[in-house]
Amino acid sequence: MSSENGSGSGGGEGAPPEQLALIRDSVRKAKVPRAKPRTWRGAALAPHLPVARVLVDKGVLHLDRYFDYAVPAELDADAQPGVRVRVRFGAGRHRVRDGRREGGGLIDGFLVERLAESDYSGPLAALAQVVSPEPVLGPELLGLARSVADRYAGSLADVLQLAVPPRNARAEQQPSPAPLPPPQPPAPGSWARYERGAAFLEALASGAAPRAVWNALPGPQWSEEIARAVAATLASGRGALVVVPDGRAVSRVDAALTALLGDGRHAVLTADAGPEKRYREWLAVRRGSVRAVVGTRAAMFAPVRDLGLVALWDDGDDSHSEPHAPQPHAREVLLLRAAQDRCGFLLGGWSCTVEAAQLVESGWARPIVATREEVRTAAPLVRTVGDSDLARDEAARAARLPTLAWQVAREGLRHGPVLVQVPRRGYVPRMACAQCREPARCRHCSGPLEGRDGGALRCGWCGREESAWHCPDCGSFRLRAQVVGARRTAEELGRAFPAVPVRTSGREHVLDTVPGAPALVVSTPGAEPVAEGGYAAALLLDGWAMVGRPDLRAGEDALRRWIAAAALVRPQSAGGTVAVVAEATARPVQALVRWDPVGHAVRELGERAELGFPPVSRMAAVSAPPEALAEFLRSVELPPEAEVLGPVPLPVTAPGRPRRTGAPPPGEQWERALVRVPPGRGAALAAALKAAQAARMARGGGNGGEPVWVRIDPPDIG
DNA sequence: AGCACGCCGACT
DNA sequence: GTCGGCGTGCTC
Repeated sequence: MSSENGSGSGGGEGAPPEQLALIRDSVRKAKVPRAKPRTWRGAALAPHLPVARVLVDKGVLHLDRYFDYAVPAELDADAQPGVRVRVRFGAGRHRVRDGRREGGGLIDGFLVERLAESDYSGPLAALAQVVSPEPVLGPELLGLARSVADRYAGSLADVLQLAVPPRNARAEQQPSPAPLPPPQPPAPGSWARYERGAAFLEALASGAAPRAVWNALPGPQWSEEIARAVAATLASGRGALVVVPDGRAVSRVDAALTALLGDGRHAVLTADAGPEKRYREWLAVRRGSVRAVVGTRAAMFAPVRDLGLVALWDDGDDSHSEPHAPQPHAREVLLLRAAQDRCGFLLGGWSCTVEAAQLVESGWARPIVATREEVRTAAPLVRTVGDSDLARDEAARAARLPTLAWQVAREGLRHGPVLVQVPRRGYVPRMACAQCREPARCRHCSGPLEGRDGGALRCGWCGREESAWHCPDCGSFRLRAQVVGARRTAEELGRAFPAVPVRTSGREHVLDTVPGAPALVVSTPGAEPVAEGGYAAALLLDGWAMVGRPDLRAGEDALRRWIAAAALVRPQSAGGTVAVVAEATARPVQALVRWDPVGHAVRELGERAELGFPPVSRMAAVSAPPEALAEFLRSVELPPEAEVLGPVPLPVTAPGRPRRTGAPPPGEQWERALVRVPPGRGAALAAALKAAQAARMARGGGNGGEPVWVRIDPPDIG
């Protein structure tokens, strides 16, 4: 992987020219290059290492460096590297009152290092306070945060905000329990189903650092398999970290770890535990009393001691992408950790992302796959069905069920629960042309037209009514519901199968498990409950809507969601059947039928390489009002290989809609440019964008000027 | 972001 | 003279 240089304060070598000029200037001004710490009224200093290097906790990019403070004698003992401190920070001449320097406000920071002398020429202000003697920021975590900040053109302080939970005094006062001794290495268990599975566990248990991309067989064993990998790592005397997409997956791995290792050897880090509990668990990890961690994306930074394994489940799930600046992805953070800590790496899922395929292709990781024989034994039978041939049965017709789907459901319901996956939630359907399926758009603002029960068409953005719609593409006058929400699908299916209970699982109401009795379980992707004994069948409806999204990842995403549902169905040998309503010739549909997500990802990867798309090349998105964007692009000193695509106008945010970071404020016309660099130049691209952004902010572009959003690895490239 | 410094015009 | 407009630059 690309190794980024993480030189601590305000980098020297490799800095762009204008930064070097700044550095030269400040050196010229510095008359005393290495000053003994002087404070304003010579308060008593710590006798040894009287200088504290502090990371000031402000996310602003041009402050992304360390500041030196004097350590007063009375704080000497507590002011150790890694502790939280408070310092005065502010511009201008400070007033001196009672022999203490004041001015600026008190702000939080982390003490990074104690030094004998400072390379700052002016007089040092003193540390105002050591918040607590608990060292929370060790050198490994600091190094990781530095790498992540560099990788994502963000500031160290922003990353630390994600990595170190807020302090909680009560949690800090409680001592953490004594660590348990390492367990015995586990038996391979169901890892034996994979060609290199047992060898992977043995390598971990022996203290080695194997790296693998693991295509998991369908079914519920994955959590136990992850637990065994953790146990093997613990047996070697090292720690392990597991990151999964959501709370339900955390509970599964948690249960598997408890079953294998008992209590007390692992911690659970999730966002929905309260702040005190969360900090207590985090501290137990940081203090070394717990050696293994499972959690959701925030756990990717968990300060596990002597890390032997990082594991990530289902990296295609977009909840692995952190929404807060600088929006790092758990997979990339764990890759940086594996490189930095030289630890084992396990990237697993039922499906396979293009990024995972690339790790194998580049030789960085080795594949762990089952034989075709094992796949055939574990996977359900998949049948495709076009949606033109609607069932003759009246009720099934109303529910938009093609004949084959209806038959699969009816047959499945004789043996157990049947899962019905519908692409999107919500009751109000979006409308599309019945003939060519072009989405129906408002002729005034291009917003989506929505149908109300029996009422007129209405624009979802501007609210105007549309009474005489016809398709601008093919001229048809007929509309159909583009996607029907889970609730309405449930109602329609309830009428089609009157004797069968219907349950729904979606965003607001996620079911964890359902019993093995016959029932229809309607679910949106990602919310599928696990059925006891597996589903007898699954229907994957409205497949065309999943495949047809105008997104680079549409195919991969559709396949991942279908496989996630189909993996909960009984194997073919036990009668498990999946009917997918989609064009049978589409590539992801064929990959589902053959149950070959890895082959699909490899082919996608080849295409991305040809087209120069990520992850083969690296991209960044810059979005801003047109003039600000043009100005930014003029000022940024991109690496010579960089290629700027666009700018193109961004869709206007609809009034009253939630605005995502980097999206224009409602009603404003912004533009977006994509910047692309070839493999290996990602670090240079990030550094250039960061420098330009920092220069902008220092010039006051932050307050008076227009905002400019920079995002590395933008998730939504048309 | 704040906040102080300083350079320049207007006013008691 | 000196008050205060805001443009500019720095924060250990």
